[in-house]
Amino acid sequence: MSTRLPDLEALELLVAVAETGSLGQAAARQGISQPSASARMSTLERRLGVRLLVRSTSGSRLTSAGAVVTDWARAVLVQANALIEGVAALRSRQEDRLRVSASLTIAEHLVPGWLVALREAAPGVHVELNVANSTHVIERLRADEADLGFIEGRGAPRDLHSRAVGRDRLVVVVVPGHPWARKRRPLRPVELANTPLLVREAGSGTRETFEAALASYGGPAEPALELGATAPLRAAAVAGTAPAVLSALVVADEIAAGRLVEVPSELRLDRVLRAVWPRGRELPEPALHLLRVARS
Amino acid sequence: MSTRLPDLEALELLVAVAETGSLGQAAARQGISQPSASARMSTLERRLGVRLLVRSTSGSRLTSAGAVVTDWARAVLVQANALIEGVAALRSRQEDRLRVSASLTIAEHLVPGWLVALREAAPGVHVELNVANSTHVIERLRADEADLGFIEGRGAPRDLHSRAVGRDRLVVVVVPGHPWARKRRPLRPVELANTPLLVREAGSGTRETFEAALASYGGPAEPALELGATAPLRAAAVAGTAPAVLSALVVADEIAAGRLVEVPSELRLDRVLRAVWPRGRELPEPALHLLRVARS
DNA sequence: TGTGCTCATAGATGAACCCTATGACCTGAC
DNA sequence: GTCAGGTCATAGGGTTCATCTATGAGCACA
Repeated sequence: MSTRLPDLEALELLVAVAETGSLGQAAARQGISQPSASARMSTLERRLGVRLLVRSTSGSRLTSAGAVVTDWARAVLVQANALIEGVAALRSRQEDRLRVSASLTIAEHLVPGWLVALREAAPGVHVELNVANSTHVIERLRADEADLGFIEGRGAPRDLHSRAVGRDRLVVVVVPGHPWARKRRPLRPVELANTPLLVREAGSGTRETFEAALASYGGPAEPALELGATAPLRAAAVAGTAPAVLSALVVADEIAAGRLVEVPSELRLDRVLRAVWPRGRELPEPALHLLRVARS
Repeated sequence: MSTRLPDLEALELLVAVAETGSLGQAAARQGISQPSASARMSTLERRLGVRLLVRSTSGSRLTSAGAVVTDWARAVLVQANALIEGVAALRSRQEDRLRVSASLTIAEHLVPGWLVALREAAPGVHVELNVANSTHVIERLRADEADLGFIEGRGAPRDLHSRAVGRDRLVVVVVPGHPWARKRRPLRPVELANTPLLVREAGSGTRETFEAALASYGGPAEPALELGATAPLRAAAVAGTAPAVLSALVVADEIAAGRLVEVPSELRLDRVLRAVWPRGRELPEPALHLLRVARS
């Protein structure tokens, strides 16, 4: 096992071979020569230790293992393309651009997918993405530093148009060894309000939703730890520092892997994801495209 | 833009830097030298065109853009690891192995995730994965060529134990231009029964569920096209050949991207995903682990 | 003022990749 | 039956690229 991870271009080539049925045509599509494609596929098969193709003089077809691997490769490439599109939006400093400001949770988990879809639907639109928390997103819209914003939370300020584009659910998570992991009945709001928790920083939509929900129960306790990014927060939760309150999107993997357990709670912590934009201005054409993609 | 796609190892390194806070420590974790790590990160930044790290003499921290990119990178690596685990299972021909046979839909979309979780929960278990349609999975169990099977469909034969591990939903999809895409009221079963469709081959769980649901309406019409793999079927659907009946798992991306439209239907096409194993034999220890992971 | 961590640079070695050219093989048409 | 056009594999040559070790510079903390 020389290299553990496969090459993304090799995976892309594999998909191309699957779709064209020929190494040569796949090579042409990828802009490389036919012998290169042949060699690439051979080394991919050697590295994976699995025969992927049945080569013949009338073309190449997938083995049954190859068909499955190709589908897994597609899944990897979907994520990779989302990353590419997202990065392009972070980099873009163009003239005919759509300036988007999105809260962290939305930027991380939803925007890349929208951008991939947007490239199909409206290839001419160039998005410039800024990542901020919900409070800053609103400030940027007011200061005309963004054309369209995406925030989490229950409502939007009066001076902004808003439109729901989805929902998200906050969940309480603990490590499997925590007492709450074995609770039979849902967590009562008072218990939650009296426990130091891992939470996002003030000003974030996640934090606001959480505080609003606990307001009538005496508000949340002093946080055990307060962070401006989700990844270290999630890491702290996995380490067992304290129970954490996070978007279900963020911890889905950890829950699936058994590293975290969701604690049922009586508290309704749903929240609406909203597109927002200034009330005065007309929403520009590219923004309408993105909005349509996001709402679908 | 020399190469369009980033290097997976560079993404892994980025995640390591984010978690260790130091290029040198990240390099050590990846088993490369510190200068190599430094160079890798520089080229990654140059290729993406985005500044990811703030380097200082006391370590390296992520920029705000870097934090977002790191999360996207994690998503890519999750899929890549699923592919790695899946491939390892396809390759494995070991002694202390757990022989799993899964139907195509389950193998493609669920098994890799289970394997990743299983490696965390029970690192000693080696899985050997065979992909077949539901009928063949049952045959393999009876012939003692598999220890544990996963199939779709309403029921399992009497001589097999079975246990639900999830649900799946079959959906009818068409291209956006198709008349059904603009239907106001749900599709009636008779309409479906009289239309040539794109379907999986006989013997697959998808096909059986579909035929059983339409049995009382005169059965399905002659298929427009019948294929043993989902990818070309999906491609045919996107090309507008005919309406297709596929697992929601399979077409989620295409629907999100607007290339396919789900047609509401009166027909209930839900189905249960089941683990199955021979009734006579005791389920071996590794199989119990996998079953637990799959059920969570 | 050291000690120890951080990261960057320099120079050399080596492996990996790609391309062009060519050959062998099958399929289908005439 | 034979020839054209497609398939894929191999060989050889060149270049690029990434890696390593060794070293230097800067900051933190004792």
